[in-house]
Amino acid sequence: MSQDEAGVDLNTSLGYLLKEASVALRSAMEEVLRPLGMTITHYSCLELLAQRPGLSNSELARGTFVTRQSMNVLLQSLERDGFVTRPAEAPVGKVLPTQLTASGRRSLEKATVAVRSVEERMLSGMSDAERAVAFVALSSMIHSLKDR
Amino acid sequence: MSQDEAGVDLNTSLGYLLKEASVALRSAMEEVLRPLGMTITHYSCLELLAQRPGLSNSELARGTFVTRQSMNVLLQSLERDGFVTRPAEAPVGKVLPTQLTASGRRSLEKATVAVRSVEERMLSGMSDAERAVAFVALSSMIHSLKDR
DNA sequence: CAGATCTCAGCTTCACTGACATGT
DNA sequence: CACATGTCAGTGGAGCTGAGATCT
Repeated sequence: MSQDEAGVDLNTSLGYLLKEASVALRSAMEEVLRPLGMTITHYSCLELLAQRPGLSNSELARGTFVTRQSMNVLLQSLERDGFVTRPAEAPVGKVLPTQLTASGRRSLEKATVAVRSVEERMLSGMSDAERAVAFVALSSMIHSLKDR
Repeated sequence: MSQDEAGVDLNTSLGYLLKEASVALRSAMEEVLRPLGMTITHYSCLELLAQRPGLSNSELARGTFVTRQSMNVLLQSLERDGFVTRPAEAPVGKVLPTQLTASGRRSLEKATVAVRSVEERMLSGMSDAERAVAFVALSSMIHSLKDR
C-alpha cells in the first residue's frame, strides 16, 4: 500500500477531492439507505418536499437532477405507498402540487437518522471552526454548480 | 458540541450540504463524461491507475466503491479497447497488476480536461483562501469516510 | 482449512429516451 | 405557435448476487 502524493495544483486538487468525497459519500449513503428500501433520489425527493411542500413533479425532478419521467415513476410509487399525495385534478394547468403525508414524514425521519450516522462519521475529526468554513465553501460550490 | 445559528444545526447542515454538492457534482460530471463514453467509475479507475500503476482488480474495486465483479467487467472492456494491459499470467498468486497504456493515458487526459471545466464552474466565486480551507476540510472528510 | 483473488453467468433496477396529450 | 407539464411505454446499462476455480 502507498499513500498520498504532494505538489499538485490546488484548483485541480480541490475538484478532485470533491469528486472523491462525492463518490465516497454517495456509497456510504446508499449503504445506510438500502436497508430502508430507499435510494438517494428517493431520499432527496422526500427531503425536498419537507422543505418545500407543494412542489410539482418537474420541479422535484430538477431539484434532484433526474428527468421528469424518472421522477414521475418515483412519485407514483410514493403515492401508491402512501408517502405523498397529489390532487386528482390539477388546480391550475397540468401541475400537480405534491405533499408529504404523515407516513411520508415518518419515513423521511427514519432516513434522516440513518444519513446522520454517515454525516457524523464524515465530520469526525473536524473542529467547529473547520466545519464552519467548510459550510461556507460547500454552499458556494453548490450555488455555482446549480447556476447554469 | 456547540451549534445553533438561526435555528440550524451546523453538523447536520454540513452533511446535508455535502450531499447536495455530491449529487450536483456527480450529475455535472456525468454530463461532461457521457460524450466521451465514460462513466464516473470508468474515469475514477483510469485516474487511480495513473496515480498508482499496477493496482489489481480488487484494489481498484475498493478504491472506486464498486464490487470486484463490476470492476472486472469494466477492466475487461478497458483491456479490449486497449486502454489498460494486464499480464496473461499472474506473476504471483492470482493478482493481475494493471497498467495504463499510452492510449489509456490519452483517454484519461481528455476526460480530465472535461472534468476540469466542471471544477472551474464549481470553484468560481471562491477566493484562494476559501479554496485552501475547503481543501483541508474535504481531505479530512474523505479520510473519515474511507476509514472503516 | 481459511482467506483472498479472478472471472463467468444471470439478474435487478434505476434512470434514460421517445412519444403523445394537454395546458398556458 | 412555442413551451412546459404529466404520463405511458420501451430500452439500456451499470452494478449486484451467486458460484466456481485457483492461489497463499
